[in-house]
Formats: sequence, structure tokens, C-alpha cells
Amino acid sequence: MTERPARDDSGVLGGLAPADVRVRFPPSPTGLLTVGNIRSALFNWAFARHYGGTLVLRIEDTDQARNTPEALDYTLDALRWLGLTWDEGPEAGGDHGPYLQSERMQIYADIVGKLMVTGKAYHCYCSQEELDDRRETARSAGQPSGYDGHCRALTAEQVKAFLDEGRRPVVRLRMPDRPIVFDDLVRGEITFLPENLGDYVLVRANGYPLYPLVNPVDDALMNITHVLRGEDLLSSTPRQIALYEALAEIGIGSGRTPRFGHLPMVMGPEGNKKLSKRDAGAGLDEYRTQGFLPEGLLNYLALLGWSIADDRDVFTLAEMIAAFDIRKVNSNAARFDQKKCEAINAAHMRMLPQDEFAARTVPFLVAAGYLPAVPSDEQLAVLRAAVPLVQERMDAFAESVELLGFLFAGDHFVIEPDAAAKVLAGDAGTVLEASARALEGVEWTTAAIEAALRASLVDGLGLKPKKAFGPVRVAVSGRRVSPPLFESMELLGRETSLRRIEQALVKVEH
RNA sequence: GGCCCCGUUGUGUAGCGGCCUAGCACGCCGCCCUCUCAAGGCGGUAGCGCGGGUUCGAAUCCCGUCGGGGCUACCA
Repeated sequence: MTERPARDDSGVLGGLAPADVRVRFPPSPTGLLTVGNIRSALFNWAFARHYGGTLVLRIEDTDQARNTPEALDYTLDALRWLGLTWDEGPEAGGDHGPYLQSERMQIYADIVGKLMVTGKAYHCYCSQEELDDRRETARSAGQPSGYDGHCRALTAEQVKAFLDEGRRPVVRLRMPDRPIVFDDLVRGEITFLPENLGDYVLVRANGYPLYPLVNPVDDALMNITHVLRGEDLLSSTPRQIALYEALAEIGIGSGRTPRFGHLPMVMGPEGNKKLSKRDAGAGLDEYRTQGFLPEGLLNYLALLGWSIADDRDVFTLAEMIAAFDIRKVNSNAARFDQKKCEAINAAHMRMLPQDEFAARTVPFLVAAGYLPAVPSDEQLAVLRAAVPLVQERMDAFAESVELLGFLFAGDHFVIEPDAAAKVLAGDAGTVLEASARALEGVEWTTAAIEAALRASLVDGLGLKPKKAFGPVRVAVSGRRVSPPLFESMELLGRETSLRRIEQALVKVEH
């Protein structure tokens, strides 16, 4: 580890001991984690680990319609796969639970009651139509279109009249009549004027608490010190700060408003819009099925808004933890680049110990039917011997099927039609015949195989190496692109190699 | 429309007033290496949105402008 100058973290910690740092990752379990979500989780995780603080996982499942138990399992599984460990939350426990918002309904109800009693919040009886009308009017007049405070001071008679009409009220927070200013850890000081901050809804007419209520309430109750989240939540920050302050005034939570840091948006690869679940490459699952390394994906994601040094972009998570500095996070939106993501992942694959690399290929070869669920020692030996041949030829582990499958294909070996058409044509028969003859009785080692084939095909037939070895490659591996040929043949064994050459010969001659 | 954020090569970034005739990585192009494909090596392509200031000096500071993005729900 290189030595780095001591840094001054007082601007970030604000008098807090590093170990007192508490951050959270609050996914809504919808059954999909996007790379944008993961980038947020990663930065929170790195921030917590850097300071030796606590990462809280809180499940924001107040929207009944969108959440299922399976989705929760999916989310936890995804985070485990990524290695983004949490210190408090589902399965981890902690003193600030429950960590599922659906289990905290009574807490929210109690707090809303207190906000009402103290006048921090009030009932609003406006109908959707009335709201829409006034919003449109304000909008077309070029005025701020937030809630206009219509029901801030209803008389008992007015309330009764609304109730008699059958109206059910929502609960709104009374926003303060002064600017809300905060010092964003990524962007610096940001100011919102009161005329742009309408009283917003905390609780629906049907009694369900909303995100703008539960998120800050839980942050306060869980003693969150730093909130690192996407820039899409930047404009809701003043409202949350107003709620924190209201809570503090009625003695709920630590009384300290957390510091905010708004991370740059991750934009989709196609357009320049916020990455959507529907964008290709947006969901974590794609990377898992392609066989990305969690540390490779995470490394790439870290680059979306942060850099470890001016001349390096491949690093380990341990290095990231040591170097992570929220103040060095860039504030401009970043576009997701699939190619670079693969390149970074490939770099991590090359750094893997050979045994681990081999082990990582197994599930893919099993799924493709090339290996049994429990591979034999012999198969594993072949696999391990093949690793040095393919480790720097893959961007993700799913490619191990194409690259290594032929070693385990046995009787199911087939030659790719396109390769057969392009390479096993013309005078390929001559080449294969000569190859078969040249290999008779040759010691079955890479060097001897190569020497024999070179002597026969290159020196003997006068062929260019590419022309000479192409047909043999296709015959033996079934593909035009393969691991190095002679090494592959040694691994495949004399018998299988020769048999495949003979079979290809038959094929060519027909 | 309103509010907020952002603006360095195609993409991600370094840069925090002179070290910048702007560095690195991915991509792309070429060459080398070479049994294919990679990896590796070498070289190339391409950028400070624009206009004003401030300053001896600006990618770096200020203002304006243009452009992009986000939010604008009784979703999260």
C-alpha cells in the first residue's frame, strides 16, 4: 500500500468520531437492483468501512403493491454476492430495528400523532382535482407549483363540512418560512427558497405513510449521520431537513440533521437519461449471469464519479476503502460504458489465483452441460491445467463455455457450423491428412506436437502458419477461436485429438 | 413552466491560477509480438460548450449565455 498524506476529515465528520459514522442503504425490494443502486450501496459501504463506522441496511417496503418477500430475498442475496456487507439490518440484527419499514407502521403512526399535536403537521382535505387545478393555474402563471397551503388554517366548521362531504384528509408537513441551506458533501452549499417548498404529504388519505415521512423518520431514529444517495433525491432534501428539524423540536431522534452527499446520476448507455430498469445492462442479474466478478463490477462502478489516482483505475476493494473520500466524488452525471466495465472486469480476472479462476468457471461449464454437477478429479485437473491458457482471454466467466467446452465435450463434441464452412473447406483435407500422419507416434507434449505439425504443414506443405493450423484448430476445438492449439491438444490427449482430426477429415471429404 | 444540479477528447476521469504545447484508462486506428483470439509493447486519433470579465497569467475564480440532467405524485 502506498503511503498517502494525512487528510483532514473534520469537514466530513463534523466533530464525530470516525467510528460513530452511521450510513445506510435503503433499497426498495422491487426484485431488481440496478447498477445505479449498487453504485450508491458501494459508496455508502466504502464510506462506512473507511471510517470504521456502521452500514445499516433498511428495507423500504411501505409500498405494498410493489414488494414481495421473494424480492427481499433477492435483494439480500444480491448484496451478499457483491460482498457489500451490512452491520445492521435484516439477518444482521442491531439496536435500531425493526429494519423493515413494513414492521414500523406503529412507529410512524405515533410520530405523525406527535407532529399533529404540536402543529408541525396538519390535515389537508383538498381533492386531487382541486390540487391539480391550482397547480396548473400556478404553473401557467410561471409561479412555483407546489402546494399552496390551502388547508393550513382550517376552522372547525370547515373541517366538519369537509368530513360531512366524505372527504378523508392527508397529513402535510408545515414547511418553515425561511430558506433551507445545506452543505452537500459532493456539491457544496445549496439553497432552497421557501416559496419553492410547498407543504408536502406525509401520510396518504388511506393512512399509509409515505417515503418523505418514513425515510427521514428512520434516519433520525436509526441515528444516521451521513446520507449518500443519488442526485435524483437532491430536490427532496430541503423537505427532509424540515422534517428532521421538526422531529428534533419534539424530541425525536438524535436531534442532529445528517450530512448529505448527492452522488452523480448513472445514465444509461444509450441516451443521456437517468438509467432505467429497462435499459440493457441496467440490472445486476445480467452481470451475474455473464459471470462478472463482484470486485470487477464494483471497481468499474466506483469509477462512475470517483477515481483512486490520476494514472490508475484498477484497484481492489481494500484499496478503495483506504482511499475513499466522499469529497473527491465528482458531481457530474456519468454514462455507463459496457466496454470499459468488461475491460475492468477482465483485469480483475487476470489477477485471480489460478485455482480460484478454475473454480469460478465450473458453474458455467456445469450449466452448459460440459461438466457434471460434481466434476471428477481428472476433469478438475484438466481444467486447472487449462486456466493459464484462457485466463487472459476472457472478459467474463460465461465465456469459459466457448473457450473450454471442447475439452470436456466427449461424445457430444460438435464443430461450429460457421467454422466448418469457413475453415474446413478447400484443401483442408490435405492439411488434416498431413497432420494425422505427422502426429503418428509423436511424443504427446506441446513442444513435440508443435514441432511435428510445423515440420509437416509449414515446412512440408509450405503453408502459412494461419492456413496450416486453422483446420487443425477447428477440427480439435470446434471453433475458429480457441486457446493455444498445441497446448490444447496436449490437454485433450492423443486419442481424442487424433479422433477429432479423423472425424473432421471425413467431414471435409463429403 | 418552476426549482435544483451539472458542463475537460466518443466514454469515464486527472486537473483545484503558472509544473497544461491538458495526464490516465476504455474505445477506435496503425505497428510489433504471434498457431487463432486475447494479453503485452509501441505509436496515433480526439477535449477544456460559448461570450465577457478578474489577473502579469485561467481548464482552473466571477458573471452571463447556451446546452444537458434531475425533481415537480396521496411511488420509492
